[in-house]
Amino acid sequence: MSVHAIAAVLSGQIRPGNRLTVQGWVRTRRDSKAGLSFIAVHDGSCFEPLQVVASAELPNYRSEVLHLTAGCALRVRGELVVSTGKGQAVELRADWIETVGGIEDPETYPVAPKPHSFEYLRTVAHLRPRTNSIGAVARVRHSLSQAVHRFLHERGYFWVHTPIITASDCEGAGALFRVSTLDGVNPPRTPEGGIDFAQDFFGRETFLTVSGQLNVEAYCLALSKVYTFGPTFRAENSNTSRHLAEFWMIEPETAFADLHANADLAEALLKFMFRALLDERADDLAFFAQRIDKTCIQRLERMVNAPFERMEYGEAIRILEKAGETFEFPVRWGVDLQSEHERYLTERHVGRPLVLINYPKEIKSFYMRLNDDGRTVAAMDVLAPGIGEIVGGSQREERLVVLDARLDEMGINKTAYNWYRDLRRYGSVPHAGFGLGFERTVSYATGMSNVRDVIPFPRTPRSADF
RNA sequence: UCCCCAGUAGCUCAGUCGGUAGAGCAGGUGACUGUUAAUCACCGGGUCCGUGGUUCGAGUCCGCGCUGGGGAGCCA
Repeated sequence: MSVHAIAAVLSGQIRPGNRLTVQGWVRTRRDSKAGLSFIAVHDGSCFEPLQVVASAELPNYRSEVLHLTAGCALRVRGELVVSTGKGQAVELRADWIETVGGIEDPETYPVAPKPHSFEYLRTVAHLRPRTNSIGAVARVRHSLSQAVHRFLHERGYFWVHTPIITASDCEGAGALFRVSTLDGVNPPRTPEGGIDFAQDFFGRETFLTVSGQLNVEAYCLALSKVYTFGPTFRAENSNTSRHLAEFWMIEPETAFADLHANADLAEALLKFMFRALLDERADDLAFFAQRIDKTCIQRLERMVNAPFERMEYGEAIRILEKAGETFEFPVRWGVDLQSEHERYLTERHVGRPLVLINYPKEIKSFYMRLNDDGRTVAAMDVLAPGIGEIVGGSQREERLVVLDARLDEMGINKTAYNWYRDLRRYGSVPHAGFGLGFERTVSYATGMSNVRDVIPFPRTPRSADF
C-alpha cells in the first residue's frame, strides 16, 4: 500500500474506499465519548491536516493512541472514508497506527497546540515550522520563488549565479560583513600597523555581497536578459520589522532597456508572482486572511488587477507639499522620502502600489543614469502600502564619461571599478535593472508584519542562533 | 544607533497601597455514544530577566546591565 502526501489525499486525488498510508505529525488529539479518538495528522504538504479516526479496537489504542500528544510522528494505515463529521470531507479510518517518534516531555514541548506569539516562536526557530503560520509561510516562499523563476525563464531571462564573496568595498549599499581567515586575535600587521589583508585567504579584503547587481550587469552585456536570485548581506545595525542582516533579493537586468521598460518588468513580475500565489496557495492565504491579516487576499487581487500608479519624484514632492499634513521631516525638492512620506503617498493618496521615478541625483547611487535635465537620475522605487519600498532600481549609466564624472563627484576610487568601467568601454548599451526584496514581498503577500517571521532562520543584530 | 514600552508557571497574562504567587491555555489522571481551539472534574508545575541599592520587609520603589517589542534612521 503506497504512501501518499496529505495534500494528494485532501485534494481528491485519492477516492474514498481506497486504502492508503500517510506519514506525519500529530497536531491535536480529541477523544470522543464513543470510545474513539480523532487525530489531526499534518505532513506539511498542505495547510490542512488529515483527520485520522482511531477506534478503541486498535491493539495499541489504550497503550499508545490515548497518549499521543502534539508533535508525535506517526505512520497510519487505513481506509479513506467519507467523513460523517462536519469539518472535513474525508477522513482516514485507521486499522494500524505506528508511533515513529514520540515526544520526550509533552508538558515542555515548545510547540503546544495553542496560540503562540511570534516573538516566542523565534526562540524556537527549529520547531516553529511545525506551526500553522510558519509552515504556511514556508509554502508561500516556495510558491513565490518558483513563480519568479518561471516568469523570468518564460521571458528569456537567464539565472546567473553571482558570487556571495565580493571584493567590491563599495557596491553602493550599506555596511559589509568581512570575510576573513586571518587570526582575529592576533592578525598579521602591515608596517604601518594596519591589518595585512595581503596575507588573507584571497590576498585582499573581501566581504559578503550586498547586491549581485554589478556582477550581473557584466552578464547582461553579453546575454541581454539575466537575473540573480540569492542571499545578500548587510551589516547595518537596523532594528526594525523590515530589515534582516541576511535576506534574499531578485535582481533582473535587461540590455537595451530604459527605465520605463524596467518599471513595466517590475510590475509584471510582481503581478505574476501574486497571481501564482493566489492560484497555488489558496489554503494558506485563507489562513492568513483568517488569523493574520483580514485584507490580504483582496489586497493581492486588487494588486494583480489594477495598474500601478506611476509618478515623477517632483510630482510626489508637490503632492506632499500640498497635502496639508504636518510631517516630522519637512518636504522640499531634493530630500529623500521618509517612511511617513511614502506611507502618505501609497496608503492615503493612491491606495495601491506606486512607482516613483526620476529622483534627484544627490540622493541616489553612482551607477544610475543621469537624465537630460542634469539634476535627476533614472531611478525608480516601487512603494507598497504597509511595507514601503519593495523594489529599487534604475536605468544604469552606460556612458563612461558621465559615469566617471559621477564617481569623481562622489569621491569614489575609480580604479576599484575598472572592470565595471570596462563594460562601458566595450560595446556599452543602455540597460536597466532592479532589486526586489523577497522577504518584504512575502510580508506584503501574507500580512506577516515582521520579516523575521517570513524567513526560516532570521539573522539580525545580536541574533544568529540556530 | 536614537525614542518609548515590556520581561512573573511550558505558553499568554493578572498581581491593588511594599507584607513571601494567581488565572487561562498546555501537560497528567479520570468521566462522557462522532470530535472540530471538544466539554467536565481533579492533580502536578515558580531562579517573579540579571545585578546593586532603599526598606523591618521588594514581583512591586531606585540605579546599572541584558533580552524582546513598537516607532525612527539606514535600506530591500
